[in-house]
Amino acid sequence: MTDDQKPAVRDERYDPQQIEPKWYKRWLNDETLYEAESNTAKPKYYVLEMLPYPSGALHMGHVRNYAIGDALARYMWMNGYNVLHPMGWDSFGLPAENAAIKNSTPPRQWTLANIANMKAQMKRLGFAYDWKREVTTCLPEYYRWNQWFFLKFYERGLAYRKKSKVNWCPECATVLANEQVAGGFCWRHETTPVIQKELEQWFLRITNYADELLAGMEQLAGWPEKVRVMQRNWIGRSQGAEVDFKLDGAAGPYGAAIRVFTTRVDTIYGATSVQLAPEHPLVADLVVANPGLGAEVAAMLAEQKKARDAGDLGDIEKHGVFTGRYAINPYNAEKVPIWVANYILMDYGTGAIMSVPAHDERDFEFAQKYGITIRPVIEAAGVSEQPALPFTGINGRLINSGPFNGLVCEEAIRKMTAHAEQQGFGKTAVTYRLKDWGVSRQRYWGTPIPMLYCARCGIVPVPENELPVILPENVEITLAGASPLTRTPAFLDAKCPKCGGVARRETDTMDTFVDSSWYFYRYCDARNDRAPFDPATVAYWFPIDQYIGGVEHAILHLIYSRFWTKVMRDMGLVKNSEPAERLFTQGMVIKDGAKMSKSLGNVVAPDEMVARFGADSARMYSLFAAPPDRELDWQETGIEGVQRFLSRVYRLVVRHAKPEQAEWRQPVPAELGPVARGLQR
RNA sequence: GCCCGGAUGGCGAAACUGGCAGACGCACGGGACUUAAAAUCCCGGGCUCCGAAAGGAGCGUGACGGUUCGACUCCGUCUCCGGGCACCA
Repeated sequence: MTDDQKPAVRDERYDPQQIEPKWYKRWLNDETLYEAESNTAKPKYYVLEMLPYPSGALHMGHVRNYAIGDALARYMWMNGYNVLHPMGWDSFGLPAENAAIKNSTPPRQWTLANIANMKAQMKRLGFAYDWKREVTTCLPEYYRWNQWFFLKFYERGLAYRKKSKVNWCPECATVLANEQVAGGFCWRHETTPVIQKELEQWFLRITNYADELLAGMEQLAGWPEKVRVMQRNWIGRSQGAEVDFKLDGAAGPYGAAIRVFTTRVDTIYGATSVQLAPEHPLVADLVVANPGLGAEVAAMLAEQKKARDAGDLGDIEKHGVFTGRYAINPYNAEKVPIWVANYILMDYGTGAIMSVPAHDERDFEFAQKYGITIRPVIEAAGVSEQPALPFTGINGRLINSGPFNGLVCEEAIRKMTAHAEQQGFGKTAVTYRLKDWGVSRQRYWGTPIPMLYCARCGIVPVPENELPVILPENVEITLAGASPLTRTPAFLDAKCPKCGGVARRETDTMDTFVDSSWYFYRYCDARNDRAPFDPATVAYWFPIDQYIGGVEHAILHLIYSRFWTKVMRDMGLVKNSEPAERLFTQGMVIKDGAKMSKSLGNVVAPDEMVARFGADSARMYSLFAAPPDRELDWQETGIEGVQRFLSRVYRLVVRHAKPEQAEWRQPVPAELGPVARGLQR
């Protein structure tokens, strides 16, 4: 080989640091590069990644998420689709307030600086977003529509106030997020126990849609089965019966009966006690009559709270206390003792159960511990030997159950429920584990809830034409005390739109899950200042063809989003009943077996990866290192292989771009095998 | 505790319906080419033991048990890891 036939080695070397700066300039400056088209005959494709919280800098989990979406978006473009691939910022939330205190930087300034930084990082990585549709939830242009939706929900009876508990640190005199409670104590005052305080709060009636949310899970074939299962379980529909057990002796102010919910009314002849949640309203009355109970009940509540915050509720042992009172089983007039037990939940069912130890695991454990009678009332069917108690199966026949003896369980449930209805002491009932969505937050950095309190007119919504209710900028953010909004007269003082009198503005702000429940609609028409979006435009793009995000959002974000979509459909704003046709949940990026986090000090910064290996290597590695739906345990060894692969691709292209310099030659079709010929198209 | 996942070589994994476990790739080792390196090409490899070699034997998919002619796959019990549990987002 002579010298001039030799390949030009220098030109063949793949050096991302030589190539990428040129393109980075273009990615940085031209925001129209990846614009979706508006008038086109092409079929549409909406690919969406979950929008990030602007915490300061991208982490590898973001890179993984966006690399998946970016690859798909580019693939669909190349296949001739009109692709919508937008990005935005879930930019309200607690960290901005914490940062404000720590760095004396206003939340807005801190947040916007983080956004600028992370946006530059995204551009440096070459992600193909339509930046003209960027959505920033902390700006009034966006959050005014949160307020507008809130008013619409209120009009439709879907927003209401009720008392609800919050974590309260007496030292800070402030409400704490669950995250700010550590082992039952305030994260700043490690010796101050957190208490539960009741506040009036705003709720959205997601439970109105429980059945539809459940039914939707059967239809969405494009969602991972595990997410559908998790959502189904979260909604937790149970069909059963409510039965009233009369209080033996004088009736207290609560009334004469304890209403229990059960899915197994067929086992009611085996009920040997009634168990109340510690928060059950009747408990307070019983404590008055029997002051010895008070300390026990208070201890139970504290223990429950503590275990819950520590994240190991399993460590609390089931225990309870006999109240000294009895209730009467309406089926057989038997007197059964009333207990208060730490494992009964006030916000599920009626907050009271009938305890049937022979046929329920938890009741069995409890009865054994306290020596409560265990009386079998169901005999397993189709077995030669009766199984050990507790027998929880439904395939059996009733025994020890008076007139219902001999019935199979399913039939007994029907007949016994009908009997209760005839006699007026019970009825069929459906309960859900799903609770209404508490959206009130006693925080500054969120969307102000557009409501007023007038001494004369009561609760009055802010008129639509007065939106947005602007979050004031110059406030002092402190660790202790109530929200700064309660100390800002310019915000607080308002005029009642009904009577013109003095009114006080609501100081609660909205849960940030509100922001992320409908942001993907706003991308379709992001600059609309007359409506959240134009319905026709949304009708073109929706549903989202592919939604991509972390599995940690499998329940809350996705169920709230689905709820919001259904309400919007009922308002006539959208035609679709579900936001996303297909969902992909990528696995977490972990390092050394743990989630990457600042506190563990095992964070790998994408910037460093890009500097060392180039954006393409960093992106390709995060796609290649593990199947996308699995966890990715970050190891640096793999990225070298990716870089070598890219070098080979690069060389191939360079050589064919300069065939006269290459020792390679143009392929001759006749010499190629069928696979290689296929590649030529 | 409850709900949802996961565990297979040095690493990422594959085996889709119960039929040769470890495809494919990464990293690595040996060789060819080169003055040398990079690149490229060829070869190698689950573990242990026997054998100079060709080759052979045993063990092996988190643990224990079961079903089956046959189990990574099905059933039961359990361990460990990750996610969620409604005010982190």
